[in-house]
Amino acid sequence: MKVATWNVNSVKVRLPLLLDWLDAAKPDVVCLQEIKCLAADFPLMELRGHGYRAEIVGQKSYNGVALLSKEPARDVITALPGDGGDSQARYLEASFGDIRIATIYLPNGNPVDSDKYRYKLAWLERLRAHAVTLLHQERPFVLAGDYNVIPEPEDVYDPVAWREDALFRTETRRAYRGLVNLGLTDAFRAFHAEPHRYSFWDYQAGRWQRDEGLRIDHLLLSPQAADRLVAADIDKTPRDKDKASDHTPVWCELN
DNA sequence: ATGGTTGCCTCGCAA
Repeated sequence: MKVATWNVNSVKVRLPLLLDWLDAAKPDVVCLQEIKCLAADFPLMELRGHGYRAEIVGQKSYNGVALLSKEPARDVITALPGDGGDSQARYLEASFGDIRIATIYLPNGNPVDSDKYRYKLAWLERLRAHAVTLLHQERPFVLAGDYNVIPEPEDVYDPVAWREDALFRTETRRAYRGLVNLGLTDAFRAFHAEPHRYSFWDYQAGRWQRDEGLRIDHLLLSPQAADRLVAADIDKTPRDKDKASDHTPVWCELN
């Protein structure tokens, strides 16, 4: 089963690129983030024409996540547990075959002296607590999405410039390690040790042309999923097209 | 070099 994650930065604007990429890459499940629309406005018919169903958690203008799949989703949950008052569309989880898959859009958190940053850290802690619950089930799962976390200095083009940013500062990376160190596997790093491999390049200042990016889109696997991991990579091809998202897909294959 | 870009039912905000 091929599982991918892609922050599309508006599913409406990105639909032609998304359909082209689905036809070429043929993933079984795709975790989308920043669809930036209500569920009612999601392009279901067009995706159906290319063989994909969708589960959607939408929101007007901002955020929004979806799970695209060839086979129907089962046992869908539409929010990250732990805060009933959180109305932002950032989490969706379902089962496909015997694998549990979540699409995650973690808060950006800038600026760091704001409620946005406190919300980011609280969200990371809720995700860690939920991962503990999932791990107790001892089943394969994949938590995939835009984590808005740069795990290590080698995952950013200029670690000094990003030192105090909400995506990289010590407190953020410590919280992220608290999640990974429960026993999860970063699918990309299981196959690629080389530094400076990125999944996001800012639209501004020619970052893509200079290959000055960030690796912030991750697939974190439970031990039972990691045992079945046979391949993973970043697919840079959609980032080079006209009307590209600022993120590019990351994927893994489980046998 | 405090620049620059994209998407949102906008006239600023989020990324």
